[in-house]
Amino acid sequence: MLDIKVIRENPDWAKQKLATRGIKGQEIDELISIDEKRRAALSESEELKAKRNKVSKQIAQAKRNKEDAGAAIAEMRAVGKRIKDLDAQVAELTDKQRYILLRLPNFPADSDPIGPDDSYNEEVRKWHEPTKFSFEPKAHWTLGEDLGILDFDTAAKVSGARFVYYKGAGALLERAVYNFFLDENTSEGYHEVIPPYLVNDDSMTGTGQFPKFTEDVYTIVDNDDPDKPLDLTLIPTAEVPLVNYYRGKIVDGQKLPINVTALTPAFRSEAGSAGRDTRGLIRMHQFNKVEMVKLCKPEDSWAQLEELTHNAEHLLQKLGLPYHVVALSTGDASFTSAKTYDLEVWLPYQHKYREISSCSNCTDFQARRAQIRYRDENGRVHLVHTLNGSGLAVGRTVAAILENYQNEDGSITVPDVLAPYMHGMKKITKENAF
RNA sequence: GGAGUGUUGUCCGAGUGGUUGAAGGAGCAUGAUUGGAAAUCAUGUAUACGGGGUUUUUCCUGUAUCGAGAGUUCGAAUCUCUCACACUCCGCCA
Repeated sequence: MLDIKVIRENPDWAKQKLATRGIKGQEIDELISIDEKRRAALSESEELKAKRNKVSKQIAQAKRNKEDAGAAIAEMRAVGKRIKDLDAQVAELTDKQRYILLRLPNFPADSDPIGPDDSYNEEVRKWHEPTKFSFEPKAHWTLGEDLGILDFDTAAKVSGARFVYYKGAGALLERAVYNFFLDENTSEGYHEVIPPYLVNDDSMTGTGQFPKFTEDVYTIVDNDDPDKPLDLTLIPTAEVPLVNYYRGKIVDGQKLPINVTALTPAFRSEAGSAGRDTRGLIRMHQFNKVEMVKLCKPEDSWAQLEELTHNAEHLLQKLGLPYHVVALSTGDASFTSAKTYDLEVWLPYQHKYREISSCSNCTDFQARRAQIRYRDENGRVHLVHTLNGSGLAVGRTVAAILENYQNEDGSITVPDVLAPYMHGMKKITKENAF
């Protein structure tokens, strides 16, 4: 959520910033007008309340002295009515203001490429050239199915489209990858957490998924009363329970930055994406992801974003997977983000880079919604800045390993760093199938 | 699922309609004392929003907040209703 004070004091700047994210100026004008009306009503109500408090004390005093307070009581009865009236106005205006504020995206950083969509994204750096093959590389789903380590057909029968069974060496590979990620992240100072996979609406609102993006997630309903959703949603990312852990808290400033990491499944309904990436592991309704979250002081967040991005990059480097880093344009970055670097890994069959991690500085946008604050050395309270990044999407990493490490005979060479996690298995072949 | 109890400031804990933003204690901060420390003493110790002053910081003032929301009242932490959560016991269960 944006700070109404910032918008109030710099309306033109706010409009210009949000215009790069597709927000119209009228919306901001409306917001400012509501804010003015709200403060006017609030001021009047508070003045009357001050009067009422004062007179009420006099009434109490009069009663103690056994004096008559009838006139004052009658007067305050009228004042009370007017206060109730004004408070109703304030409440209505506050709701309206909140309605708009909850749906406005974060201000983009000055360094963001400006543009409406991903064609305006800018490559920041590239690591290694795309993998070269002396043969025609196959798609990871072909490799996986031929090796008997991925089974999409049976998953379709059991669950539906966009689900998968990992089997045998495939399951082992998935497990090896996420254990490797968790070990790397914890050695970089991230604290490991296993959070709930179902969260309530307040949490979804706190990290910015709600109220705008209810379409993208799975919410639980009561079978006996299907019209009434329970206040529980399957997490679309571990970011939600990780950040909301701190919702409503004031943390000691000396403990910042706080780094946490978690492996969780992520559940996404992906409405509107029908037809895209219909095959393979790239776009699933359920996928494993290791997430990294940072809470820090505002002045540190830009340095922390670089660190977070490098943490994620090192994972790809150790796996030997070619990738590049892309700065997202103002129109492509996520709702909560001020600046986002996407890590895109090379997928030989598609012959292009595909997102495998998204590292964002959300500045105080989530912290304001979730009321996450810290106390500085002087005892003063401020909002923290929050950052999140995948480290990394596990399924997509497996896809990238299958495609980049494939051999002409369809076997997969296991990346060296994963060997200890694969019980020494050097190669995945058909003999590993069941 | 059934029955009961409870939810007050950083923590513990008092408080059943009127100088209660909230007793008391602990903790913490600053100062005094000390060679230093402990002990002791003194002072201070919430957040949000509005207004004013300053605009680096400090400050003044009003309002609200005692799980959340609504109601009764001139006035509610205190009375009424709804909801959420926690704990205890019983039942069921991986």
